[in-house]
Amino acid sequence: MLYAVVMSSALPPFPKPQEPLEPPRLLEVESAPDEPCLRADAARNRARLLEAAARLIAEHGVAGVTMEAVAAAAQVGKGTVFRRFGDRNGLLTALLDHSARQLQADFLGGPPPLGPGAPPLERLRAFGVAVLYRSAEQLDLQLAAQPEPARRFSHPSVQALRTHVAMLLRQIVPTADCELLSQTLMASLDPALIHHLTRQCGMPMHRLESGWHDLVARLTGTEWSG
Amino acid sequence: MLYAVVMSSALPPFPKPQEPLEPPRLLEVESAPDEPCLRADAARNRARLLEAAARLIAEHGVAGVTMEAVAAAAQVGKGTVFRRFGDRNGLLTALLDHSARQLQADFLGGPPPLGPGAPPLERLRAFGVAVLYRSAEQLDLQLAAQPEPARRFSHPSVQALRTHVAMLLRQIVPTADCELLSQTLMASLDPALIHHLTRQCGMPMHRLESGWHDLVARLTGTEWSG
DNA sequence: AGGCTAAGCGGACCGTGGTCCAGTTTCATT
DNA sequence: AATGAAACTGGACCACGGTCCGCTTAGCCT
Repeated sequence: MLYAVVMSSALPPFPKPQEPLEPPRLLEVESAPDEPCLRADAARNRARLLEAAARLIAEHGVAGVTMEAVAAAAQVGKGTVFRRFGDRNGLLTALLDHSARQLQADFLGGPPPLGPGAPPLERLRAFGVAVLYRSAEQLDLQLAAQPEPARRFSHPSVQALRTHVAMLLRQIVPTADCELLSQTLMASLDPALIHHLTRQCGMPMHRLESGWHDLVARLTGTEWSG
Repeated sequence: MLYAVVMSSALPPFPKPQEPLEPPRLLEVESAPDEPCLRADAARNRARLLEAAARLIAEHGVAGVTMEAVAAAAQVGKGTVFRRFGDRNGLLTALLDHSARQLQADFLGGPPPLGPGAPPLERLRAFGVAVLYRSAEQLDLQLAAQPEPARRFSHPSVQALRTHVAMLLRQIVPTADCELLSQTLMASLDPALIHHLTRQCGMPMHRLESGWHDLVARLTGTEWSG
């Protein structure tokens, strides 16, 4: 299996490393047919790079994903990798993009309790569990893809999740500072934290799950006995 | 002003980069007279390095703190910097060490409401505010000193803070999973998050402060009107 | 004082992320 | 089909973090 040829951000020319990267664009999740306008050769190379990266991960773990190694494995110049993905983080993120889109689609338009239709509290609870397990599955990659501190929270995909949480929160506790509260909730689902708790502190996943339910209950002032 | 000549971890020989770094040692905060046994020349160089690093920060910002630059500025070999501080992170952390110890001393043995004497809830509230403002003061350095994701939570100084929070929580909500809850609370004080909220989202500090009080109130099931 | 040894030193060396730009390819236009 | 410009390519190049190892030196022991 190889990672789909989709990505969340098209990189402008090159000269300038462009900061804003692109707005969240919550609404067109499953629509965009890959990179809209990408020259044929560019698209081909992109696919080869992603495939090569995936192969390298499978063989040598995330640490084996060196920009040079990927370029070599895809029989492409190093510059091309950087042009396409911006930096190492961009490449790793692209690898995660498929599942990120999946998750987004699930809670935006999927079946309840994750998707619309269930009461907000239910959705919020389900959301945390979903994120928790998704992260747990791809921990290494998630960890390695973590950008430098300053950008951790501004990444579009992270923003999208947080915005969704804020939206749910507003329906549950309209009087609270939901922006802030949503940040806290998201912070408690940080892959690095999950890694620490499960791998370094030895907590089982079900404890994190209970923790999430408890946390949500406390923050929203609802009841929960677990 | 230059950063005091203290540091939280003595580095073993060199050959092995030693993982465990050192236990939290919560109790001897103000006691240790700097590095206990350090050869005269080593101690001198250490001081010169810290001073040089501080100077570089003042002049060129954190980004200017290159290991080579520091070595050169201190008129010392590059290898010496690494031997003394392990890596760039260690150096940056050493720069922060003074204020970290200060904070620790304050909540372990200082006057209420931070120190013992005040009711736990009071202390917890004060604790968050203290951490908040301390981080805000040294944001750049705190950000730059943030280690790779996997170690973020295992750093002794972070552990110490979290343990303290857990202790307070146990007194306030004995039936809760205080370990987990304390992680959440600490996560909401993450320097990277503070940076994001204040510098990128433009939130004023007082809003974060209110947010903390509100968060504590909700988590502990106590009242608060702000 | 002299000598012994572990601790400390320093700078050459390496790998990796990231940049640059001259040359090449694609493709819309005619 | 020819053409021109925008987009893409590739590999030489750079800076920085980090390692290694032969040499020096502090500080103890006699």
